[in-house]
Amino acid sequence: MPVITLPDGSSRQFDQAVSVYQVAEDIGPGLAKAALAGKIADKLVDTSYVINEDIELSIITSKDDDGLEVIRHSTAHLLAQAVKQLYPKAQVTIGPVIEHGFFYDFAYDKPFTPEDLQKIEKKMSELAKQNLAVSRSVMQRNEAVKFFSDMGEEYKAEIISDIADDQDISLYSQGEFIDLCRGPHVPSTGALKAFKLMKVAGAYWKGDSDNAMLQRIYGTAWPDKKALKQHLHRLEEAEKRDHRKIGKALHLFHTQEEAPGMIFWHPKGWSIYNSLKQYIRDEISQHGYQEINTPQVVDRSLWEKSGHWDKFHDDMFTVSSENREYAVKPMNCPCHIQIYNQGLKSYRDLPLRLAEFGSCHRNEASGTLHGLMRLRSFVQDDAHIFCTEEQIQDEVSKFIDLLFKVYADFGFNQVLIKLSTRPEKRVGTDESWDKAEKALEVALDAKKLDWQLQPGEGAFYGPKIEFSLKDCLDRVWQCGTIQVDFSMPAKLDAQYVAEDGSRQVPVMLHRAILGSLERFIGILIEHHAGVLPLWMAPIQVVVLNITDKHQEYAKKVADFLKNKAFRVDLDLRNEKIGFKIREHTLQKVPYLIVLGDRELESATVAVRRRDGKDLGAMSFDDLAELFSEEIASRGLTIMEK
RNA sequence: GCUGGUGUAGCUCAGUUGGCAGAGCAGCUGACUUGUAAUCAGCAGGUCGUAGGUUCGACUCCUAUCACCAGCUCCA
Repeated sequence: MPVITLPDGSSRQFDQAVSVYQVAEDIGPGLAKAALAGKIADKLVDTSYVINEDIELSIITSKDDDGLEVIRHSTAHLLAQAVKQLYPKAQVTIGPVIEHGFFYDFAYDKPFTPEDLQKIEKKMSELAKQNLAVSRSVMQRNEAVKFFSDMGEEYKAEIISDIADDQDISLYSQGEFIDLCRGPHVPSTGALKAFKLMKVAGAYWKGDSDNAMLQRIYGTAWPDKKALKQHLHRLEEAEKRDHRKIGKALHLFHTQEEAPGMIFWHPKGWSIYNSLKQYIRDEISQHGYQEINTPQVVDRSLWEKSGHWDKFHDDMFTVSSENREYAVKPMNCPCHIQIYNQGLKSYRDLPLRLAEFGSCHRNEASGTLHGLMRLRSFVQDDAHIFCTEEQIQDEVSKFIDLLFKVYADFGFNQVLIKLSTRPEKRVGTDESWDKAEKALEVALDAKKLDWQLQPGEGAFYGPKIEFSLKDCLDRVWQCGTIQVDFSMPAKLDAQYVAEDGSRQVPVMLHRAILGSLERFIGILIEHHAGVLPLWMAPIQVVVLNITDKHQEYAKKVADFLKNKAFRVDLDLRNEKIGFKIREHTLQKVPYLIVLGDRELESATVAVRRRDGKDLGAMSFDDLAELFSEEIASRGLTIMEK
C-alpha cells in the first residue's frame, strides 16, 4: 500500500504497487500524457517503473530540465535506430546527451554524407510518428555480452565487458531496435517532436587518438518545434558574431596560406591590440610589475635545461645557423629566469614581478588552428612572480584582485574558477605541494569566491587556478591562470639569499589575466558583435561634411578632436550624408559628427551615436567632455544595443 | 595530426550532363552639391587554391598537395 508524496507536499495512497505512469494518470490525464519519466530520491526512472513502497516522487515532463535530458537521450536512440535501419552494417557505440542536444558514434566503413544525414533525419521523423513503445528489460552481464556479440555489435559488447561482473544490464527496445542503456527513456517515440541532425564529424573510440576513428553524428533536440527554432536562431546569431567574419568586415586583420596560424594585423585591428596592451601595461605597473623584453630565438641548450625540449620539441619552431640550433621561444619563463639570475638576489628583492608581452610561437597541429582563438604565434599578458613559499598566498590574493578588476573593466562579471591539484606524475616534495595547494585554496576562500576542485589536474610542476569568463551568449572562455612552479627555478639555477644567509630556490608563479591578447580580442569581438566600447574602438569618431562648402569647418573640428588625442577620421567624400552615415555605422564607428550650414553658423557640432540616437548640436568642449567621460568609464555606463 | 566538408573577381556568392567565366556590392571615370543607414550612368576586373592526370575539350571527372571550415585528439 504505497503512499506517494508529490513535490507540492500532497500525498496519494494506492492499494497496490503502481507505476509512475499510473500515479501520473491518477493525478490527471493531461499529466499522464505529458509524463516522460519519474524522479525518486534524485534518481530518474522510466514511467513504467513500479513503486511498491512509500516514496517521494516527481513526475518529469518536457518542462523540466531532467525531462529535456530524457528527450535528448531518447532522440540519440532514435538516431541509432534510424541509422541501423538504413545502414544495417553500421555498428552502434555510445550516444550521450550534451549541451543543447546529443551525439551518437557509429562504426561504419563508408563516411556519412550530408545527404545521408537528411535521409536519417527523415527516417527518425517516421519512427517518431509511429509512436513506438519504448520498453526496458534486464539481462545478466555475460548474457548481454553474448547477445551483442552475436548481433555483430562488438563495441557494445566491449562496453558491457567493462561493467562490473555482478551488475545487471538494462536494455531498451523500440520496434526492432534494442540498445544497451542505463536509461531512463521516454515512454514512446511519439514524445520526440523537435530535433535536427546538425553535423557529422570524426571522433576516436573512447576518446583515444590511438583507437579507431568513429563517425559521430551530432543532433539537437527540444521539447517542441518552437524551442528548436529558437535554438537554431541563436546559432545564427552566434554565427553573425564570428570574429573571423567581423574581423574581415571591419578590416581588423587577415590570414593567408603562407603563414598558417599567424595574423596579419591591419591598422584598425592593431589599434585595438595596442589599446588592450596599453591598458594592461598601465594596470600592471600600478600593481608592482616591471616590464621586460627577452629574445625571440634562443639556443636549444636553454630549452634542454628547462626540460621543454624533451617534452615539446616537436611543437617548437627551430632555426639553425653556424652549427647551432635555436628554438623560437614557445614561452617566456626560461628567459625571465635569465633576467632574475643576473646579480645575486636577496630575500629582500622578493617578490619580484617580471612582465613581458613576448611573442611566442608554438607549432600547433594544423587541425587545431582557429581564427584568433588558436594560433601558432601569439602574445600573452604574461608575467612571472619570483617569491618565497610563504609569499605565495599573498601574491595569489593580489593577483586575483587585479584579475577581477581587469575583467570588470571589460564588462565581464561572471567568472568561473577552477583549482587543479597534484597529478600523479609530478616534481617537488609533498610538503611543498601541501603548502602550495593550501595557499591557493586559502587565497580563494578568503575572498569568498566559489570555485571548483579538479583533483589531479594540476601541471607536473605545481598546482594552478584557472579563471574562465562567460560572454553574452553564455559561452565560457578560459583566460586567466596562476600556476605555482616548483621545478623550473631550480632547473635554471635561480637562487636568493635568505635571512639566515643560506641560498634558497625561489618559487615562481606563472600568471596571465587575458591569456593570449589575440584570443582575447577574438572573445571581445564576439562578445560585443564588433561594437567595441569607445575606449577600444579603432576609429572613435568620423567627421562628415554635408557639402564641399563645409570642408574647412570639418577639418577644423577633426583637428580639434585629434589634438585631444581622440582617434578621428575625416570623410569629405562627395556623397550624400545618408550614404556616409550608413557606411560608418556598418563599420561600428561609435560617434559621427555631421556638419552643415546650421553647425557652421552656430559654431557647434551635430552628434550621432552609432545606435542611431541623435544627440543634437553641442559645443566643441561639450563634445570632448562627452568622449572623455565615456572613455574614463570604459563605456560601461553607456547603454547601447 | 585524424575524420568529413569547402576553395570561382577586392568582398558575398551563382555556374545545368564535361562545350565561350556570371551577378550584386566594392573599385575606377563622369554627372550630381547633397541634412542623419545605399544618387545616377559608364568602364574595368579571373591561370576557377596549387601541381599532375583523363578527355577532341575540364571550374566541372580522377590523383596528390596546401589552406580554410566542423568535430576529435592535443594545448608547456
